[in-house]
Amino acid sequence: MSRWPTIIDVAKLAGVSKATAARVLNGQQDLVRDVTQQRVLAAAKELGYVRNAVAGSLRTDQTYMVALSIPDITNPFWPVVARGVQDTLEAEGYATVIVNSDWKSERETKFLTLVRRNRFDGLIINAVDTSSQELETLNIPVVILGGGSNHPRLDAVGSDTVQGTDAALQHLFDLGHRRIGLISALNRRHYSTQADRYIEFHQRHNLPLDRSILIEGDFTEEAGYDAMHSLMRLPLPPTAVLASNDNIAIGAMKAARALGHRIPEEVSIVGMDDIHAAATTSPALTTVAKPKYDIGVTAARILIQRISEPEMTAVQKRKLPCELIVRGSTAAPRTSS
Amino acid sequence: MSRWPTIIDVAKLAGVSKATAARVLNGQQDLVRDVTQQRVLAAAKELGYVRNAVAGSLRTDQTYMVALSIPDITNPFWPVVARGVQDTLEAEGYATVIVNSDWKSERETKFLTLVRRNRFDGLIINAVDTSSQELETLNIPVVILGGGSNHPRLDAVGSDTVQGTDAALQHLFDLGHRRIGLISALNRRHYSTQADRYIEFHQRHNLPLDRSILIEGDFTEEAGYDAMHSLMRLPLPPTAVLASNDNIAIGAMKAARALGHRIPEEVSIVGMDDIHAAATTSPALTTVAKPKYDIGVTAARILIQRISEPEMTAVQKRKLPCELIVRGSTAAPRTSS
DNA sequence: TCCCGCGCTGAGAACGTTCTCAATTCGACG
DNA sequence: CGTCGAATTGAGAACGTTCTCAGCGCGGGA
Repeated sequence: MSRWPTIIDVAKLAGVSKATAARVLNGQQDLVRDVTQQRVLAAAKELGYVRNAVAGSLRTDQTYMVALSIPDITNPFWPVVARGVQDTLEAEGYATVIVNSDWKSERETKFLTLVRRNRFDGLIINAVDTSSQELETLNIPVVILGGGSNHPRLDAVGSDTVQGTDAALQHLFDLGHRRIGLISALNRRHYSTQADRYIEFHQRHNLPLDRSILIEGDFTEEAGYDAMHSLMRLPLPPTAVLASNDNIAIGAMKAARALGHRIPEEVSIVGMDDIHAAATTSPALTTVAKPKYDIGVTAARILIQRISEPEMTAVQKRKLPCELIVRGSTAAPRTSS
Repeated sequence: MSRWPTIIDVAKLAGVSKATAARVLNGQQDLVRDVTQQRVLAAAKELGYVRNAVAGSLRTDQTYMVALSIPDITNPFWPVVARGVQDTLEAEGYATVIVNSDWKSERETKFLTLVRRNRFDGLIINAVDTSSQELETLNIPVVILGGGSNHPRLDAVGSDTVQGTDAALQHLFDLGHRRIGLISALNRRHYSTQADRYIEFHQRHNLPLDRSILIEGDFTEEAGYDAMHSLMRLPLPPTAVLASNDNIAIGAMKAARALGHRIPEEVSIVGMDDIHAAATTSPALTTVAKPKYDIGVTAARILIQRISEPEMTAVQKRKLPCELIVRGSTAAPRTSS
């Protein structure tokens, strides 16, 4: 358990002061004579010197660590986002600490303490229930994952759910569907974008709005199953259903099948997110793909920019486009009205 | 951007020395008079003092950070393992840094430097191509994820693939299958456990061994698709197929369906891992569930133990039991031979 | 010859914590 | 009222780095 060599050891071996050794081992080589440089480099190599980032951070107040808070890494949506964040940050020399908030604000609060305590350089967060205030008193760059409408003064990166929802509805409309059900989930007690667009879409196309085929649940497969179940047992069931996310859609598919309805012949289903499992159902799920990886990448880029240019002021709100992926779960309705 | 208050500020406000303040703010309260304690606590609260972990780490050489190296967080197997690790470590006050090796040894090596540089307290790693030597020179506790046969002197946590494979084969055998195909993947150029067990199983049950229905690919859905495709076009195709993991199995299901074979009526398929998507296919995939979460938990527990009791010596090799989950992709063969 | 400036190097402070050791206070007891 | 041990507190070093400031040697210009 011999201690790791420090820069002092390197300096000693090279016969220089630690200041000079430090200059060589960091970016200031141009200040050091070439021969000296070689000596230091050789010494460092011989000792197997590795910079102690902890000590460095204490001095520079830069940890090159970034925190990423998401609801749950186990939820198939998030790993891809996380990967985008990690890849981008890693390329710039940052390490990422991921925590799961489980949608619980206590966990989030606890996490913010961790961020402060460990002096992370930045934070990317899908904020469940944290106020802008708390976030801003951290005094480090913060990027919100999602719309970020609750945090007007913070940068935010999300997907364009308006456009995505419209694309899905349009797709169903174009196929001939006129009676489209919606299984939406409430995001943090707010009325969902899907529902808004759904209503707007019906108005725009002069379609009758039947609120009985507009169901609210949560983001789970079970909720989707239950909702679809009640939907299909209506006297006049919808010919197509749009779900707030793929989990709901998958649950809905199961319910439809359980009730003996064939997909897409008897009922079309569209999901949202394009998680891995969406491609493996049969029929494969038509869905609105969110640019998960790009969301992560973009958030990380903005964060890095904020870290390196603290004077940058204009708040950035980015909504990345969604893409409709037509697979096998949608088709024209059996009897086009 | 006013600086965070330090323990010195707290001490000053409370009218004590920083040593006393430190004693109160850490675990040594019993050394401090009660009134003094209150004063310090009040001062800390008033200033909103948060311990600077970086400075603390420099002094104590403990960072309370642990590194977790996995192939790819995007691969549905790993998030669950990661979650087990994180939950366990977090409960003990450790933060986790996850990196993706992408099965590339350069990335792994680079990562080991990160571990050294940042003085992480421990490492949990699904080692792709790193020698025990490299791992051991880190001089910190290391737990291997997987069999760990390459690292005899390091603790390892994996699943009991022998038992799992046997259970799957036995299940198919019990259903009446006598001609069982195997689509296995090579793990790091080693002969797969599945193949070993497969052969052993056939010997044990006196079944003829036909190597033409024993296919090797890699761990992807595409490989599964291709393998299944060739399997089903054999003059005498197998009545059941065991796949090395769920991705392969899902690919195999698609291939079978594409060729017009119904599952499970005409061919049974068993996967391995029990990833999220396995439950969402139709029919839902029968699979050997690996105790992913528990693997993470166990690895983290062992790591914590090693960190807190460095003198503990006996190497721990844990193989957690798998569980066969029978769903809809297996049934008795059409014509039981 | 002297001085100045430049190129290079070294000494040492600072970051905020922990912890050792010594100093001080306190209470009890003789 | 003095003494002693225990309880409580303070001074200051140490962790390994970065970085400011000053010093040194040397060459060229006055």
